Amino acid sequence: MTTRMTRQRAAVAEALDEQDEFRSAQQLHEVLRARGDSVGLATVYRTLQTFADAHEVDQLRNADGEVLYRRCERVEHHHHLVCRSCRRTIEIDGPTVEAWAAKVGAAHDFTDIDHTIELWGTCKDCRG
Amino acid sequence: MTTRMTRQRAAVAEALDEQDEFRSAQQLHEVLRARGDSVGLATVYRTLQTFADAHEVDQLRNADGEVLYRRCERVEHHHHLVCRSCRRTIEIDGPTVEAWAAKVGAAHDFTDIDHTIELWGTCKDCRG
DNA sequence: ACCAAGCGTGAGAATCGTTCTCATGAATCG
DNA sequence: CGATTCATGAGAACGATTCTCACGCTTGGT
Ligand SMILES: [Mn+2]
Ligand SMILES: [Mn+2]
Ligand SMILES: [Zn+2]
Ligand SMILES: [Zn+2]
Repeated sequence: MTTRMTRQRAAVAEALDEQDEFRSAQQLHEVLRARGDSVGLATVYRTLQTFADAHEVDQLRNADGEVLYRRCERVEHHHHLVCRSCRRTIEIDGPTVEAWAAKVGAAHDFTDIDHTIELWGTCKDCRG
Repeated sequence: MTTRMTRQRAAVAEALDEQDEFRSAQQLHEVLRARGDSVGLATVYRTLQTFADAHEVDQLRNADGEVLYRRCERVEHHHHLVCRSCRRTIEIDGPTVEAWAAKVGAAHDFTDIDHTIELWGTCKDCRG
């Protein structure tokens, strides 16, 4: 029920804050190892999941199905435009698609509508 | 280079046509086994991937990360509204979001924009 | 119809991201 | 300062998907 503050959770949160791009659990585990914070891989997975459940980090899947995490600037609901190669991320505010998604769901008598909306592309720097 | 017609591919295509909902490779493998068509699991995976590459079937991931396949009515690009519990699927035509996705990508100088847009909900029949 | 060439198949091994197990460690609270 | 109980971590287990490779079948030409 209660969430305890541990060295490990603080370390994961801090490593996460240093990242600009979406990162996988394994990548973050490596970041932690490199900076000297010893945190078990299982703990990294658990902690990220906990953060995600608390909406403290955003979560998405890349084309390979790997789960990526990122602490975003804005707390409110939003979407992402992510560079396929460097994962540079732009936070997108999409009132247009929000309305569209809700309307479509209602029109077909579906409830508890949830939407997965992510944009992938190649950023300027990653273009030859 | 050339694609050969085999008993297995015909069987997978046929099983796929009988389905109304999105199905995983393993589910389709089971469907094939049940109807007496013996097709190896690896072949089912390969065949579905081949069909997807040829845009003959649509492909998406559920919340657990499993890949689901479905032969849709419309051949043109579209999206889906899928029931989380029974996977009943509605094909969605989204000119609104198409334009939105393209505009957002261009605005941030990203190219080769690709979008993942799927809606999940609970259909009427699956509501208590 | 016959044959050679090479793509397709399948059983099982291998991958790999993620989760589980469970004994041990550490936050929390009175 | 305990007692309680959640958190941790090393390694095992899982599960979806892919890979391996010997053998079979489709195909295109003769
Ligand atoms: Mn949204
Ligand atoms: Mn679209
Ligand atoms: Zn980039
Ligand atoms: Zn349903």
